[in-house]
Amino acid sequence: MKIGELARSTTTPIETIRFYEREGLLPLAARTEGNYRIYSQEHIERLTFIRHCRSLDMALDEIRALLRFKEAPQDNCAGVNELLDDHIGHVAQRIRELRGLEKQLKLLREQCGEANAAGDCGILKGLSGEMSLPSARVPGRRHVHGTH
Amino acid sequence: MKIGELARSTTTPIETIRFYEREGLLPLAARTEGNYRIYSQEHIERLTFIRHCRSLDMALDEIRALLRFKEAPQDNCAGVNELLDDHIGHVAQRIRELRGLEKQLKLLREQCGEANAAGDCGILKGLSGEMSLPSARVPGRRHVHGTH
DNA sequence: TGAAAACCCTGTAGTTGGTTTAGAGTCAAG
DNA sequence: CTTGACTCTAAACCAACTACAGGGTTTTCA
Repeated sequence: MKIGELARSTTTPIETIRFYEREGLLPLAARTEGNYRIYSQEHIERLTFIRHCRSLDMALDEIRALLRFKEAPQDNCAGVNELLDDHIGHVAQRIRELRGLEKQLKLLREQCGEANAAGDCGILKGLSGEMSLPSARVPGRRHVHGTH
Repeated sequence: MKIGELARSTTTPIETIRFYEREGLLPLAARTEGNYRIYSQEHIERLTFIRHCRSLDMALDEIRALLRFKEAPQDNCAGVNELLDDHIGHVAQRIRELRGLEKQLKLLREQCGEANAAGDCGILKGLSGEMSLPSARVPGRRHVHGTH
């Protein structure tokens, strides 16, 4: 099958497939005479695996690690468990952070019930630091992303 | 004061200050003879505002909008309220998504209690789609980021 | 006085996981 | 034989920084 069919049967954009190939997540595909990539059932399976992992918000590096385990089926899978536990930890951590954020945002929102002149807006005042909001971290490097 | 002091007094990396200047969040600073940027109390306040917003995970575009409100203190602040409500909505949405993710990851984790040969690992099987995990979306463009 | 240390400058590239665009080639149908 | 659908590569773009490289300036202190 050609790339379009692989794309349809895994609901993956074509460009993303080529991107995964560049990233080494998918092996280099064989080519037709006209230089079109050709794929087999195995590619569908591998791509399905990758997409499933991505839908669980795993990083490409984590997926690469899992693919290595898949390729060495005789090895012990303890590393898989560990990777997953770590990932669950990151997600849980990000949830805690976002809940803290949500709380602060709602607190801030209460500072301006109705529309005022901006000069009197409690929200803008709060953000200026005139109001003492509970401490909020400035984001550092984090595993689970921000809000945008 | 020079950039280092501004950085210290707002706990912002120097490069980030220069980045904000390039992005138009901070006005172009005056310069000394030796071409060093010089800042005043107003810059501290503006940067504090920006950092406070960022600590609440607002996008730079959202911050730009809020800064415009600050600069027009006679205008009505309804837009500020709306922006904040939207942002709170995004954060809440992301929390819901991450909770769904967490649930699925824990379900997946249960598929492999103890270390096995990778070929028999329930986690890898689950990710291959041999197991029916409840549907998980593949991430699209989202306002609040992923886990990495 | 002079030299080292600390500070600052610009400009560029890298990060993540793709998406978008440009410009061109290939293939099947009518 | 031409149109349209499909595919190709390479490069730029997104957010919000971070990290150099390769300089110049200022301060310190012996």
